[in-house]
Amino acid sequence: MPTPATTGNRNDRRRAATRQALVRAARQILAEGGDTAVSIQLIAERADVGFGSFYNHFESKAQLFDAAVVDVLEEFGRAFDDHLSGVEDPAELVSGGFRLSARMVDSDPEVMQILRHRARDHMHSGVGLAPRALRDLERGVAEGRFLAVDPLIALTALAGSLLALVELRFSHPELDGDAAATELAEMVLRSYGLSVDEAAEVARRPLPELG
Amino acid sequence: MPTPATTGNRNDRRRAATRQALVRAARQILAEGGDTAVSIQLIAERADVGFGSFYNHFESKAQLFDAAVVDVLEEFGRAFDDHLSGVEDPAELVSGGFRLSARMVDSDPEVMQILRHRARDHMHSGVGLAPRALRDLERGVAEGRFLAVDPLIALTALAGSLLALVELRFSHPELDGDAAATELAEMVLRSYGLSVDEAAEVARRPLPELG
DNA sequence: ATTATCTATAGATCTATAGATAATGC
DNA sequence: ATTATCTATAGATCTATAGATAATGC
Repeated sequence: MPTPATTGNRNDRRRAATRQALVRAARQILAEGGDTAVSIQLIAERADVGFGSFYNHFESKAQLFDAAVVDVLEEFGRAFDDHLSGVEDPAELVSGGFRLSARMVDSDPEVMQILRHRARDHMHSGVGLAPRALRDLERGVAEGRFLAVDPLIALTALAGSLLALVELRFSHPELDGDAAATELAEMVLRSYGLSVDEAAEVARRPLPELG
Repeated sequence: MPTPATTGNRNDRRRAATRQALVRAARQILAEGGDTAVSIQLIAERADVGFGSFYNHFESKAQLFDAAVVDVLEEFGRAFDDHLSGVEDPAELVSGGFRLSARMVDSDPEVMQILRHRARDHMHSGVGLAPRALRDLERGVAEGRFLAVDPLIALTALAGSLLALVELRFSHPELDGDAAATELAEMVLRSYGLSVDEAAEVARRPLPELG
């Protein structure tokens, strides 16, 4: 791949660029408070795209915003892959996920604002991180790293706590985010059966390659 | 109080009834999927109230929906008072809260649907159950029932897990709700420092007076 | 007489489409 | 020639208000 988005012919790329401009505008709007009552005209203006072009790509506002959320979920998942792909210990994956998410509130507020407002819908669905987290939790139980908890209940506690941490970071920006993430990770690991000392140790391991 | 809503003169009561009809319509709409893009005209129709009356009580749709959410939070709080006011043990309060909430998904789906979609905003704010939960968590730490966790972090785990449980109940209605609530409560209690056995015992105590 | 609700409507949106314009493919 | 975008607009909303109607207070 010489330069970004070099697939298909020039028409295909032009089409993709217009679509992406609309999705990017939708992401900005979602991040600025999540009010989707804004008009299609204003969305097109913000994307610097002709009004009618909207209908070349989406049938409704809801469809565009759904696409924007999927776009964000993929980006969030990529961040996990980049920073946590080498981690083997399921317990360390959990604490790494909390700490990475807390940091992304500062480094990528747009993604995390959208997650804050929209991720609930994907908490137990097949898209996003849920299936991977479920797999890691099952592995943790199988390996004896975790108690024999029900993986779906463990996922519920995990996703709920993670989203609540993101909410806390945004509603109380003055708090120490890494400390909060660490302590919350300890709590979740204890809930999975790790001892106080084990949880404290795991949650304080250095995070692998955080640029 | 002879009959409900007997305060002020007849005009005041008429006014209150109109306002309540609007709030009740807003609650229904919120519970049916949370789409607030519905027109004021349709809201007034559903409330069986003249269109112009809306503006006698609210300046905007957002204001009405906010009032509806406050109404729901108060009702949710009342359910806690009714069923858990006699409970002294902070650990038992936690597990009781989970199990009560899971049951309310069946007994009062409107309230819980609205909570599902709107409670995130009130997770760490001064309204709703958050201040009371914070106080109970502080008491649990002070009494040595819980580890010396940061109460705000403990609240984050509690509220996040509770809302995620509600989400799970709605997205997977086939699951055993009481079993899920019990297991999740056990997990949260372990995260607060209770042993596996203690957590299991507390989460299985009979719920006080559940009509 | 006062207060609240209701009906009717003006003006301001907003959506969806049709037709014109511009870019690309071959 | 084909494909995509852009401009202009018709028709359908939707909001907010003004004035009429109904209910209550005293």
